[in-house]
Amino acid sequence: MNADKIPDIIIGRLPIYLRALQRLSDKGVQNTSSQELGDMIGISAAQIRKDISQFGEFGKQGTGYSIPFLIERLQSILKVNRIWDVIIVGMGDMGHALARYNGFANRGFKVTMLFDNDPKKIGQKVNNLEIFSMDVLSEKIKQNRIKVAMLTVPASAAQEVSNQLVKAGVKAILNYAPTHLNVPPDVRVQHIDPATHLQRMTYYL
Amino acid sequence: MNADKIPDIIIGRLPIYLRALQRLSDKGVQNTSSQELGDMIGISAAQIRKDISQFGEFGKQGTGYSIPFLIERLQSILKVNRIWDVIIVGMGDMGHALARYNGFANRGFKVTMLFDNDPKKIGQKVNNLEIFSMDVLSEKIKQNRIKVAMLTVPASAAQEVSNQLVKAGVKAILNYAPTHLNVPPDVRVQHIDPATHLQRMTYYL
DNA sequence: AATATTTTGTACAATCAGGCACAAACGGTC
DNA sequence: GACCGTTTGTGCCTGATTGTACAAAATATT
Repeated sequence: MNADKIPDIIIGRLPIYLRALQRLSDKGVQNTSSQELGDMIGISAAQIRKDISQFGEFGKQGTGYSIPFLIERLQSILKVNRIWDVIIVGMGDMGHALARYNGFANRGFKVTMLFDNDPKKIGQKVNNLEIFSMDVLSEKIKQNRIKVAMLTVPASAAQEVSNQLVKAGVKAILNYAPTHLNVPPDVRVQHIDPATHLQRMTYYL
Repeated sequence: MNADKIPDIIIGRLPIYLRALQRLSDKGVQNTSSQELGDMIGISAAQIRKDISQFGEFGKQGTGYSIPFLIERLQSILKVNRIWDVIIVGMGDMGHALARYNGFANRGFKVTMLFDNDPKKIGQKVNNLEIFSMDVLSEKIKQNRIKVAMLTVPASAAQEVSNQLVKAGVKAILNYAPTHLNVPPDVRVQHIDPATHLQRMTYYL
């Protein structure tokens, strides 16, 4: 085990491995190899072995990896061997879609609260969750010790809302607004911007 | 100019630069420096200068970069100085949200067709666009020479639909299904999976 | 039991990416 | 016109990342 300082680029691949392993597990497969896993997800076998070996010797020569065991290890490393309560701020179309998404369930997350500043939306329910006013955002975050938020407000409001989230104690923000967020170093941000992702591909067309 | 072989990691940053520049431009700013831009988006000034200089000498010592000029150059490099017709396959909540998203307009893309295999959805309109049957997917893609698609079908169907897209001529796929897609080397894929993005952050909590 | 096959974990090598620092160029001021 | 402050583009260096190859370990086969 070499837990001192794992590069972020390796951490970023672990969820990919985990997703593929869960897929294999769902199909009833019990064992796999770095070769098979690599073929599945388009990553070299050596890279997978090296990444995994950063955290311990989880495989066995000759037979590869036990899928249930490796899943358990990766979940534990990524801290998704528990359920994180997640909030959604901004109940436009994207917020709605995420609130109704059922893909979080077995991956360590549960959407527990929704927020918007539109009086017409406040009090309504989406997927059995009430939409709260932004006025109670900070209070609710602190009360429920929320650490993870998805931000689906317009770009013009994103930085200000982000500041509120951080001030209330949120440490991980999944940002759907097409703008950069300025946050303190102890807060993590991941950006999802379809136009940016598309532009990254058109270069090659 | 050194166009031989630009690393993908640099291409990936250009849309970020472009987005920030357009934001400045919208505020009426005419000039900027690598320093200012870097502070905005959390990237070192040296990196920005080096990335941009891969494509030519767009700046001027002492004064920095002309924003309209740099925007024009980046759009041209990324081939978004035109409008790409984009289709959405899979009209669940995410497909709906993307169909109604108005953030593509000035960034080089326009959603022009929607597809689903649910007879109840076929023929309905979303954002003034009719939902077509999957039966006509290939035909419509070829007819309209579609190169870019957003894939918002369930994971279980993603690979098969992806095959259809590729066979019909699509070269860039924005994949919202939580699964890896196997495509030929001349097809680009970008993955958007909220659970994966979240798991990448929980490690640090 | 001996041999062949598979597969891991890692040492080493090679490549890639990012930061530093500075000459050169530009605009403004005196 | 000389000087000053600013900012680019780039050469060099360092550190990070990936690929190669192989010993060791496990299983399968004869």
